[in-house]
Amino acid sequence: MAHMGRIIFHIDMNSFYASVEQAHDPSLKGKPLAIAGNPKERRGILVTCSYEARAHGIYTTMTVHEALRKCPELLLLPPDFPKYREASKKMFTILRSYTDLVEPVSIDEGYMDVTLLCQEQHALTIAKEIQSRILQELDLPCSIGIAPNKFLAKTASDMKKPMGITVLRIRDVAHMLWPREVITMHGIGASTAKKLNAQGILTIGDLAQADDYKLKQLLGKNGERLRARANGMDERVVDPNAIFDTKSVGNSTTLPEDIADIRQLQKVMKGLCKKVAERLEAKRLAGFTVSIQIRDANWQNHSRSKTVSNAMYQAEDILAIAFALLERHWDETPVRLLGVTVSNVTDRKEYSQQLSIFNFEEHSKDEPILKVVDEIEERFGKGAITRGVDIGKRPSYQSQTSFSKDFLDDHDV
DNA sequence: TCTGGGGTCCTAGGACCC
DNA sequence: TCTGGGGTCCTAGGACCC
Repeated sequence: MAHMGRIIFHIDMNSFYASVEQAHDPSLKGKPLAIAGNPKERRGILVTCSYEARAHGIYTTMTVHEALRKCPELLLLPPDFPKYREASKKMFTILRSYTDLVEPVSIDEGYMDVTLLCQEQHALTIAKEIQSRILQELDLPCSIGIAPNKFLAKTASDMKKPMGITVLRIRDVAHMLWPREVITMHGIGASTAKKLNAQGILTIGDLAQADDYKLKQLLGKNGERLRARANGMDERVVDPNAIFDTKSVGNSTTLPEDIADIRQLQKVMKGLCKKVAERLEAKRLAGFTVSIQIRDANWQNHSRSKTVSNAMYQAEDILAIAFALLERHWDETPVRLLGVTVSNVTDRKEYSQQLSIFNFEEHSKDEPILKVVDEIEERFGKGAITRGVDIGKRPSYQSQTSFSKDFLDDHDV
């Protein structure tokens, strides 16, 4: 019951990647350290940096180049995601030892609903124990926000870093939140802040008291929501299963240099599709929509997508659509970034089960097989059968050849 | 501030159906 | 016959977050 007076924790790991590296290699402790996509590339940016680095004026999203200029002794490491995932798992295991109501939000943060636990123990006592266990057992620092809802908990965990614990109650909202500028609020970025400021809405307090109709005109649905948040209201529940329903799987890359050669772009595209297919495979997912992203030399973003009638998960299938989209829509301006995303995803097991409804044995001899064929095509698209749709086992057809020109034309890619 | 890569959610217009 | 409204899906783009 969302409205019943909950106690929510937001656990936020402090400069997570850098802290994990320091925990693994204590010689890195106390030193300015940053994690950068590819330290050697000029285009690389810092993904995370240690607090020692921050003391030198280094911050996340800064370019490697700029960071080294500011702090020549800065240590740079490439990200080691398997290592971070491992640490993340252990961290969440600690959280789940308190309650099942744990919702991971990303690799390094999550919510807990500790309402029930707090009938036995003080929230602050639990938070302190969690924080010290994560530090003792994993050698990792974190901050914890304690509040009656997700928004306030998230805001609270941000207030004291590193190793802070902050309680934010409804009655604190007016004096702790309202004086702050709107841009500091979660959910408000540069664009929304600009719009609000233009209307004379400068602080979170201004937003909290702004006219509902005016906000709706300005920001749509989001306006109402932001106003509610500014008043400390947020009904979202902690959902432990949220991470299981993935909406899309994508892969993109900024090219070493802007590319205007279709051959080279296709080569890159192939790699991206393979990666996407691998990740779909790992998650046992398939998707109905393929989109490509193109960022040109002027930082203009473009996307094109195509939805087809049977879910795909193999690199070849994704590639066929991605190629067609690229061919049809690319205007030959040099490309800076190329991306491929499969969305509209569905669990592949469920999908196979749905398909296995069509059990040919069950159809009696006098029922024409063609009728069954029609049924399948109606549900999964023309050509579903000849192309070998997934009926619990992998399609038997081989790549490229199965995507005739006809298929692409049929589907108006 | 010359900027990476992973995502999510929202919006607005058009197509299509009833 | 030139006239309605609602619902859903698809597409492209924007905003935001870590």
